Amino acid sequence: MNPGSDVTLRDVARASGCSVSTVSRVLSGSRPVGADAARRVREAAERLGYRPNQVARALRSRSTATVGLVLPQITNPFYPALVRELTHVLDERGRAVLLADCDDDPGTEAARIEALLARQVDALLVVPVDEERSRTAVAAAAGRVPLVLLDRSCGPGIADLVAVDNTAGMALVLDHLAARGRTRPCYIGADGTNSAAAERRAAYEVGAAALGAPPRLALGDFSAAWGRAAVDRLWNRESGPEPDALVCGNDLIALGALQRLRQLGVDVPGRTVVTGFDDIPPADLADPAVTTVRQPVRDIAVEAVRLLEQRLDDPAAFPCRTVRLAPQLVIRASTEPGDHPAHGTGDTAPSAPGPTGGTAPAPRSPDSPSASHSSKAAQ
Amino acid sequence: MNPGSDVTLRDVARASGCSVSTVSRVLSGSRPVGADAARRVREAAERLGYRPNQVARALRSRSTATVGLVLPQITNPFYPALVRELTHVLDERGRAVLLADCDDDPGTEAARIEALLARQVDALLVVPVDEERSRTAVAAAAGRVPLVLLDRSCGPGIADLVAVDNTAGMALVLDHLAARGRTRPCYIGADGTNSAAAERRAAYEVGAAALGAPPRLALGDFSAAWGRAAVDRLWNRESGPEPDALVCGNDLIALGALQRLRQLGVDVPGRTVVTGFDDIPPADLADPAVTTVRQPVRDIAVEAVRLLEQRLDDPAAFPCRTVRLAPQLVIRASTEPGDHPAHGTGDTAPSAPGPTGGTAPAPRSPDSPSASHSSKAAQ
DNA sequence: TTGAAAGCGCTAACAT
DNA sequence: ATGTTAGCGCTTTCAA
Repeated sequence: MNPGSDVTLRDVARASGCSVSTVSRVLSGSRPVGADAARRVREAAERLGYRPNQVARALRSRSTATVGLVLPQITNPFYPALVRELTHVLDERGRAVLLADCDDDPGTEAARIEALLARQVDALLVVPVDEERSRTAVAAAAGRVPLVLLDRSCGPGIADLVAVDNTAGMALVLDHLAARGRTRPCYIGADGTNSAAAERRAAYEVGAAALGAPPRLALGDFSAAWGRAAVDRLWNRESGPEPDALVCGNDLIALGALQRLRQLGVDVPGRTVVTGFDDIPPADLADPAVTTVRQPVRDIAVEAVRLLEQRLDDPAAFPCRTVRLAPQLVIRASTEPGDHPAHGTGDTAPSAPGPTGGTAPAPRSPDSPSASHSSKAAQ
Repeated sequence: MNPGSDVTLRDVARASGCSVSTVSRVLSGSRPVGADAARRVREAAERLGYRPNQVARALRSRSTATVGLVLPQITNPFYPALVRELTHVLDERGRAVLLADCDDDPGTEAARIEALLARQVDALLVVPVDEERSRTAVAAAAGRVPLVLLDRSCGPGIADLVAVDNTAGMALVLDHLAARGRTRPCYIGADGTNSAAAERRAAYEVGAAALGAPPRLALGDFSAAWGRAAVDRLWNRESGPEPDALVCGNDLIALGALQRLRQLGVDVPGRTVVTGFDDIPPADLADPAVTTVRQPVRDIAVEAVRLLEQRLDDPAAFPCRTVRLAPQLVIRASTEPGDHPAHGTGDTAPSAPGPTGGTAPAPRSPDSPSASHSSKAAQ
């Protein structure tokens, strides 16, 4: 009924008249093997429906070909695309992914990391919950296996990091607004304690100041609910002049803000424009569709795996590296009237073609001794 | 620097003055052990920072405490919530999750399943890509390990299945429309070859007929793009009378349809109402927010894991079982004018309180010898 | 209750 | 180029 269920190397060896080592060598290609022996082995393996037991292989070779992927909250709509790319890239290299969700809790995160290490993952990919409160667990884990941080940092010198260049992304947004003559922007973001929140907020402050805009921030969390609440606050109270641009820290906030603005009857993009960050799937389903900063998700995945495998080859070869990838501004109807007439998917202007770097001298911490690469793939 | 990296059972044995077997028994609790020996062992283990090597354990005990989760496309916004619940439920029981994404391709799916089996997963959770083209691989896998299908079937008698009761869900929608006096509904769905698509479509047909509505279907795929296209087709051509209700096969379609209706200036819910299915996160970010059928995601996860563990305990105990969980209608502004005034998250009416079963005698195939349970958790 | 010993299925030395 | 032999770290007989 199910051939191959418990066929072992020894069975193949017997059936092919070779020794187990020869069979092992043929099947794992670790050493040169005689042509006809190889053929006989392959035949026998095929015939018996042999499939190597990866657990046994792992125990002996001290490598599970498995990496742990630790996410703060998989329900954050930015992560599914990242997971997709990572699993594909890793799968191509024969590696499997053990997934862990942390419910946005550093304690849970520490526990999950522990569990993954006990399962002997070869390496870890971590999007840390919090810049500070994740540090201990992440640092400890990084001492045991190669570990690459994704999307968010965890303090300098802890581990390799691959993330979008938040500073450059914010600069793209501000340039876009400036070109459209917006002079009273307000930032709706998160005061969250993860690094992406901090970077975007800081980049906005610096960039807006450079443009001569009044420094105005509304800080809550990265949710649509906060987007709605922030609009209520900005429009219903005596909180200064009405903004003519809402620069949102991520797309969820932008979506929530847009929803409330429409309910209040505020014309977008006429009276105020709205921008997001990340380019999550629903961003172009809103009405108007949201102008946003697209993260180079595929590149992030490729880059992260590259760093990981370098560490696997030689764990001590480099000091901690930070790779910043250039984002792309996706202009949609929330900042550009009349545009994007029908086929809602319409992204308009690709931008930021070249290396990143941004307009503003933003807070890129002196993360590591090594360079802070940029541009599409930092080779 | 990193205690516990290579502390083994033998080290603990030496340090505690016991034999490895005693240590093993203490730590895995497999057999009664003397009180003070136990204490000494625990102390030593603690002190050395010992953590059991799960790979070695797995090799010996023939159980990896790992399940494979195979998804058609993790970027489908319905799955992240499911993944979240599953990982949490499994984690509570000490099991880890190996995740695989199939890119909606049955060939890839077969390969991923093979890879997971080679890694000796104890069991598989699969959302099959296609009702027919996934069958061979799924059936083969089900012959090797316990396998539970989620969300979509794969033909009768192949494996256990846990899914929402699509028929009941569609009945909730149709009742809701009928109560609002809508008489010219149109179904915008998918002619896709997965079972959820087929069930929803069939349930609509049967239910709409029962209400005396003209049978009208527009079939494409489960995407927002198709929602837009379908609306174009229904409004721009001479394709019969203008519908006063769009019953969409999932939320993405509904979101796309809504977007286009707004662009065409069609008032929702005044001139036509729109409903979705699944209740994915962006459904309540649209404007108007989408009335939809919420899947009991948590229950699906709990139920699936329950079935899995039963099979693990005794693989041949039962024939294939199908568990159908009752959905809930979430009424929002796309069918209910004036409602849901400000705080967009506002879900309105919980419904479908009791057992499921629906209005229409829909195509619930004679799946298995065993019963087709229903209601919230089929105990 | 505890210990000694035999493997789980494979790979990696070490021989030849 | 191939075979023989030890284990990887753990659980589990089997004795005591």
